[in-house]
Amino acid sequence: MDNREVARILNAMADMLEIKGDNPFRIRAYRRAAQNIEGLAEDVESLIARETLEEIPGIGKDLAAKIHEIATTGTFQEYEKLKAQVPSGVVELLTIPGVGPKTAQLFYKRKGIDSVARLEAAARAGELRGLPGIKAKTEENILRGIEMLKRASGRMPLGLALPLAQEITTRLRQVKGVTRIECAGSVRRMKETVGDIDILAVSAAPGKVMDAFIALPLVREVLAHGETKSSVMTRQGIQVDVLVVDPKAFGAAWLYFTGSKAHNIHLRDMAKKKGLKISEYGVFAERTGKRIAGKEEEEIYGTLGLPYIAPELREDTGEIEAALTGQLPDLITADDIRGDLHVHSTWSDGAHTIKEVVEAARRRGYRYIAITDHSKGLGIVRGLAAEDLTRQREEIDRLNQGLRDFRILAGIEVNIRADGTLDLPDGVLAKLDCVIASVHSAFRQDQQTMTERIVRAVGNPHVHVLGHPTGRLLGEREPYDLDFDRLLEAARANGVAMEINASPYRLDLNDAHARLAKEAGVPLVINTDTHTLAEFDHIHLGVATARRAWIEKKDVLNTLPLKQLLKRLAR
DNA sequence: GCCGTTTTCGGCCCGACTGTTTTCAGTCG
Repeated sequence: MDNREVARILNAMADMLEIKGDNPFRIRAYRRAAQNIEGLAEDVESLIARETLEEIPGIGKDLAAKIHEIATTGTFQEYEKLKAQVPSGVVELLTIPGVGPKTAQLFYKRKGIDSVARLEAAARAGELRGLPGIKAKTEENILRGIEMLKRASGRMPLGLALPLAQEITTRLRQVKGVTRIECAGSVRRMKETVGDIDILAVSAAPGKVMDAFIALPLVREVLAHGETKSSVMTRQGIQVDVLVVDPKAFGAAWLYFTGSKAHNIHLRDMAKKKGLKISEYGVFAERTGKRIAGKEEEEIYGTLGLPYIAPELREDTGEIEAALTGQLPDLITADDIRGDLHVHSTWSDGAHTIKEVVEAARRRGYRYIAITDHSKGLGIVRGLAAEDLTRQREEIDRLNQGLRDFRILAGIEVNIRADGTLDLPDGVLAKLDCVIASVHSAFRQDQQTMTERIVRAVGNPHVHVLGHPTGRLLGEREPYDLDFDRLLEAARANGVAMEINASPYRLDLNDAHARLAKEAGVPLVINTDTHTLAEFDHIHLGVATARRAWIEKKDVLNTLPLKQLLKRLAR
């Protein structure tokens, strides 16, 4: 059973409990459990096998039993019982922005509305007004919410949201009176997908910022327009909130709007136990109401006896505990990257010559790159055969002779065939500086076949790196069905590194898998898989993923100086 | 339903915005 399916059922349970008006803390417990299960890199099945479910924060005896039941039967009794009472269409009403459990329950109880379609019809016909608290305006809002729902495209990949957020901050920074503007939310935490964009500003004239914001050309619809807080829907289909805050409280607001929610709740809980209260306005002494901190995030962590915690870590997955004991990782930064080990050129499907990509890499301050074009077996691109590699090697040698303080490594991205053998003979691979092995075909093999296939490839003595190890494409293709633990074991045993592929459509390994790889002692490389020069910039997305995985400079091979890297690759 | 260097029972984060109110409930983040 897929972790996401377990999480879906727990969330659905929470939805139904909400509609029924059940204990809010019980509902929160289900949601927290769902979230933590979803963020797990490991399958719940294996946790059940090891009887370690209850080690997940927020999962106690009861929930562990229910999760066990879900994993074995696909559902659990209490959930089925509740499903008979609350029609799924009523639960679906909750997906409409502005419609919560109370409203959904009201419509169902009083009007028998049990689907979005029926609600839409009722709102159009003006049949909702007259219900307690409902008038024409609410009907309008419901219709608007349904429209938004129809257009909603779900979460946006970070690679798209980040430039959008940067564009908005850049434009608002020019508004008169703005002295500071920063991105918050999951964009700042560099989560791989983003539900909305949160931006925080300091300004002497908040009204001007609000007006400028809602007038931006990328705004499709204004959802809220207050004195200091406004929300819009953009043409790209993502919601953006902008907030103007008091400079004295900027740190508190930034912390609050950066989240994650779970991180904030944990901090507030800690504060409460110290007789403090944290809100987006600062840290206050509970008894006197006096403000103790608020200007900078560091101060706020300080009041709790904590060092600063990087946004990428703020998921309540152990970072607060680590901070308390001085065990926070010294996270890798983009400046630590000395070269890119996964680069395509015109020799296969890249858009630029080796000379051109080398120049671009040097402009970035890199000291080396590996040219890793595709091997020939890959039907969809012009892959290289052994004799092509010989000629390519000659070109690389020639270019290297003219370079100082920079080295082009001769490499290949060799296909892992369906049976786990590689596309090129060992004798050819042996001559190369950097061999990346990747799966590009037969994605749907069953778990055992796929695992054995990749383990076999990793066992080839000439392979240095496993490229985009799980094969997922964000929002497009599921990861391969893979026993990741076994793969990590094989990688460690053979000294093969795992790639964090920084392509915005891949981010593979993802944060959770990369963290497991680190914990298993498997080295990592962060590569862009560049096909066009602009893609070199994606390295920051890969570094962000690594940071979310608690990865340090020493965990990543392409932070090494050239000599040490070559030594490491030569093994 | 979880959880415990203030508790194994009684707590559980905090505030803005909206639309409906005439003091507030619901929703959202």
